[in-house]
Amino acid sequence: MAEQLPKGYDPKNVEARWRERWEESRVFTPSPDAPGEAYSIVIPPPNVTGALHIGHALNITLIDVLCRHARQKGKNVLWIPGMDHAGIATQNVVERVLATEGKSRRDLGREAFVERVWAWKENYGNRILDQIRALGSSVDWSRLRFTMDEGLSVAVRKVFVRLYNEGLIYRGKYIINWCPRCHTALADDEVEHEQRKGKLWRVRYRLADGSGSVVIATTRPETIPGDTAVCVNPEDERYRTLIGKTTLVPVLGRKIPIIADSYVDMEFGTGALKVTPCHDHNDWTLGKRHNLEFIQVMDENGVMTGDAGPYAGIAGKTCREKIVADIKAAGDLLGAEDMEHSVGHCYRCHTVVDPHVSEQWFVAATKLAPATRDAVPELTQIYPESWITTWNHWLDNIRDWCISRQIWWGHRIPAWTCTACGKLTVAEETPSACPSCGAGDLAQDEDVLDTWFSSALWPFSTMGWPGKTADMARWYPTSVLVTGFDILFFWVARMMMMGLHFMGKPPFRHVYLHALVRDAAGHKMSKSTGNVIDPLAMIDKYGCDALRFTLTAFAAMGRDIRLSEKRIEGYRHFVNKLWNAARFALIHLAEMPREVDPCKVDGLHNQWLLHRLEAVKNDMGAAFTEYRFNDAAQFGYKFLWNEFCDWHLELIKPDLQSQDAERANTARYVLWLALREVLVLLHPVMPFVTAEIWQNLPTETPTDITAEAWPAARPDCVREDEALRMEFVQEAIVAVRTIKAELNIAPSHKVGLLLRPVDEAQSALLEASREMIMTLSRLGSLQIGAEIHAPKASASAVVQGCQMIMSINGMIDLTSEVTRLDKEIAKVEKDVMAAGKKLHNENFTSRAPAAVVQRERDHAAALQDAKANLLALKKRFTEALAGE
RNA sequence: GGGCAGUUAGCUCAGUUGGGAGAGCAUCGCCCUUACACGGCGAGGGUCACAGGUUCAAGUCCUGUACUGCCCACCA
Repeated sequence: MAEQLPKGYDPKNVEARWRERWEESRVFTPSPDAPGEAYSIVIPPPNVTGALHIGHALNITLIDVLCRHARQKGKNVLWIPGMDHAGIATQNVVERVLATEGKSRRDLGREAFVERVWAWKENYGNRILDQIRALGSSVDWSRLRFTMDEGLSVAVRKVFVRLYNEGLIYRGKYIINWCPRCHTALADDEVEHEQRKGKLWRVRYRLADGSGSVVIATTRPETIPGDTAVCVNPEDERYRTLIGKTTLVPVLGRKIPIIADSYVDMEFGTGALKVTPCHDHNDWTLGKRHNLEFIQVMDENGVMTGDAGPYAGIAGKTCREKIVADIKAAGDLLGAEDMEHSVGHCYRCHTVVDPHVSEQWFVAATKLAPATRDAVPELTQIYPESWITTWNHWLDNIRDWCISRQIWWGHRIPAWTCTACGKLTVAEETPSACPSCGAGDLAQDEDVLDTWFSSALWPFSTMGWPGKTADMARWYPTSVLVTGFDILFFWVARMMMMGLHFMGKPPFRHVYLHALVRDAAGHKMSKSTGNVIDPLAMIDKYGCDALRFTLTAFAAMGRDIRLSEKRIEGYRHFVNKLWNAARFALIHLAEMPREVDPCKVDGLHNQWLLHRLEAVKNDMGAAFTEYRFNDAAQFGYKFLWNEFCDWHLELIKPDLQSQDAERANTARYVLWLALREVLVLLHPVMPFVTAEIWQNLPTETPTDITAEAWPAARPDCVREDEALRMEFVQEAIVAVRTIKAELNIAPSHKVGLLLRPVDEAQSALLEASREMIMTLSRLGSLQIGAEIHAPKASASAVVQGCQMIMSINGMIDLTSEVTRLDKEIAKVEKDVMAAGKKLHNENFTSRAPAAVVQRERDHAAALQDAKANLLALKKRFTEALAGE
């Protein structure tokens, strides 16, 4: 039974109620045994440390739209929620808390510290889940996962051991990126390169035999003590004679060779390069290639080591100044120029990273890359497709992935070293004794795994792998991965690698990469800039549906979103519009209308609306399945506001008041049906307001809108002819309104109108639409006929050949109608000219397709007609004026 | 250095196979018409970045240029 809705839509109240109801009734907890095609999505797990930002809101909204729509299409939908333990980020947060207590993690010790992080996670980690809830996400909370859950940890260990046994994980001493602040190794893509101002020093290296010198250029003079060669290009004429000679490291006086390698760019600096294998990635490669000595002169804290001779114990930064001064004193500093060069920074704390040699664990990504690359687009399609180039390029140039981190929060590496025999054991469970020598004393590797290692397993670890679960059988691979392009490599590519390797199938059929949300000026949102838009504040202020609709409407493929609060405010109006349309409907739907066949209804407006509804159903459905979210939102917006509200609701007002019971019932039934269906169409984007209205609509079999199927097509309601006729009537109504507005006649002024139709058909149509025309253009009288005598003082227009003459006697200054008509005539004339020009072009008439030419001819004829009509009207009008 | 986007109304952006330039917001005018002033009705506003080319026809396809943004890269 329908009730009156309150006058204003109150999102807070409504949302809270539905959130609770949906969660309690577990409507989003699917059974693997349920019918329907499988549809699954895993959430990109937010960091436990995180507060939900607008990027999450976009991500979650789009996923929710897809899931709700998939349910409407009868699919068996699973959306798995979860969180990521976010190793470094979370450790940093907790360390910061400790610092306020004047403590460091080392004060607590490993075990106590990890316990402390767990406690922190229990306290604060759930905030992010409430935020996911706030967005109206239809996730299955019964399947909530965390990357450090026991089950997922088992998966991590299993994967590690298998990859190790297959030779795809190995340990070795390599040069890696070291963050001296986080005190850990970083993977290559965890380093952000930024252009920074620096100096390029030119330093003279004297030859050992005193026969001369070579000048090198460097940006990092503090690494000079670690030099083990000077390198030039073998093609370089300037240095050819020096190759093979020995030179001396400045200040230290150590002897090093001069070698040649085509890697050296002759154009840059002096064309001679100092080689410091332990402190530069390229020098490392050179050192390996030329069997150079490896001398580590800086430690993991950025302090000079004992091998740095006189500089031992000094911080790198101080050492730089000191060594430059020393070289200068020795007369070997030949210059220093300013230059911009790119410097690597830690993506978590933004400290400058040091290239550093150490023993680390690696995944042989180079071996896993080819299959991963080739899976796209064969097995997995990426949208937008333009990312495929980037995908291929990255995988073609990939290097092995450093997965060990020198922190405490994360999955500890399942490798043990026997203290007795030194043998390494890699195993899923802690070994009780060394398999080699049987000794019982084994030390586990201190390091933990990169956070992205466990995230890489997410699509199957969340479904219970390595167990053989019903969920996995039903829902793996997932249907689509929806995420931001910023983690295409961190996450998407690695999930692909692991999915292909362990499951034999890629983890998702589609990858939809959505935009980055920026501020109104196009800048990245960040807390420090203070330009963030907090989704929760927006929900609080404008309601969740308004936020969701805004994000959906702006989610055009392959383009960033510039968001401002004003846009959200704007779309709140749309939510309110829907609410009020429903209020209006409910006033007239106190009781269920009697069912009628929608494809056989009377009334041009009813036929038109149902015809349009079919089109929108089609268009929106296609847009959803093709990830054209913005289109889907726009289709819904236009239909609801511009067609349903602006026209249909106004057109049926006379019907609803009518004494003709049949007519009133038809209007009410069409209203009921169209509103119901449009609610379903909009529901994926605006779940709350649609659910609330749905519940209030009268029905014989109450349901929850979340269980409602996407409305079936009604081919018999597609009626192009009726739609065209309705559009003519609309044009006529608009013409009257325009005249009134332009002549400054109050809209409420009930003028008289004469219509002179071009033919019988038009005449009949106008006659049948008499009431619609009179009501919507607010007329006092309406005469239709070819022979009607027009009043002297009148304003006029032409619509599809039909002359419209409006009596304006005594209302306005009559000359203003002449200027108005002149303006109309000028407008038509311009079009006539353009059309004529085209048709007089023989190339056009002979070469363009016949249909196009015909259309142009019809168009030109109509324009000519309109022009002639307007001229006639003007002539009659001016003559009448003159006659007075 | 390589790659990818973008450049359309004052602002934010649509524009799917080339065939009469669109929306929202903002602006201006009229209206509190019994769902909604978070509203209704109407109006103004664009050399589609620039230069060439293909075509009967280009915002749309091709080439180049400029500017903006992003990604990747071992120029010390």
